[in-house]
Amino acid sequence: MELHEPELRDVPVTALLAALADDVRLQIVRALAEGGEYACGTFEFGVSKATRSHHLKVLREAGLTRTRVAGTSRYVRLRRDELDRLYPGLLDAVLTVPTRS
Amino acid sequence: MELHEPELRDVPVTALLAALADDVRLQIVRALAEGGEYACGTFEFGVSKATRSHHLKVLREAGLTRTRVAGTSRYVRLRRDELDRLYPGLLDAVLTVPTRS
DNA sequence: GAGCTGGTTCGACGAAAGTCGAACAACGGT
DNA sequence: ACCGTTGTTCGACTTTCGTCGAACCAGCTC
Repeated sequence: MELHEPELRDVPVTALLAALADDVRLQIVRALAEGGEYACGTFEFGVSKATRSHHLKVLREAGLTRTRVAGTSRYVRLRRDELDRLYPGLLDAVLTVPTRS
Repeated sequence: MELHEPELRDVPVTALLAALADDVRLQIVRALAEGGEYACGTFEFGVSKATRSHHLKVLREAGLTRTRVAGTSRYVRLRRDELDRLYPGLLDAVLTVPTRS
């Protein structure tokens, strides 16, 4: 299993944004932002296994997440510090639900 | 001509991100971030008139730009202050070209 | 009015993206 | 060895998106 997780600076910004520009993936990112690691199966957002796997792959290849393999499970976590360093404010802006005043 | 420019808080974040997740549109936004208003025709990024018009529409309907009609021309500007208020850091993060160290 | 100019709208087309079920692979436990 | 659990991969299908040329519309100018 090739887990290729790109260097963040090699990922074009548009790819990053595209990865975030999906409802399911944004939900995943929001969940990941809460805490540390989550097993893939944690994310039940009304999509099939196959689709969930697909979205996690997109996130990983966009440089947003890192995946650790442990036995039969995979644990995913957000590459928050790297992201904050390269794109300060991006994650915070995206994760903050705008105040509906 | 209905210039419908949505309230920024009514635009889902994903729509905003999707609007930014395109090379041509990001170039436009970068250009707009430089200064004030630009006529639509200013943007020559290797796409046809029709395509340019399409992209400007996407940006407008995502709440990213405002358009002023003046005679036969339209002047576009970035809704920067609103964006910064609702999503602080987002534009800066996106506009900043990451240092390739 | 005729003609030009700046933009939009309308199909149409190909490429890409999201979704699913089914098949598969790998590991763990009994 | 078998089975259940976890997750990936493989078509296939549908929808969306970017792109273009052509037609169109609205002002401006002569």
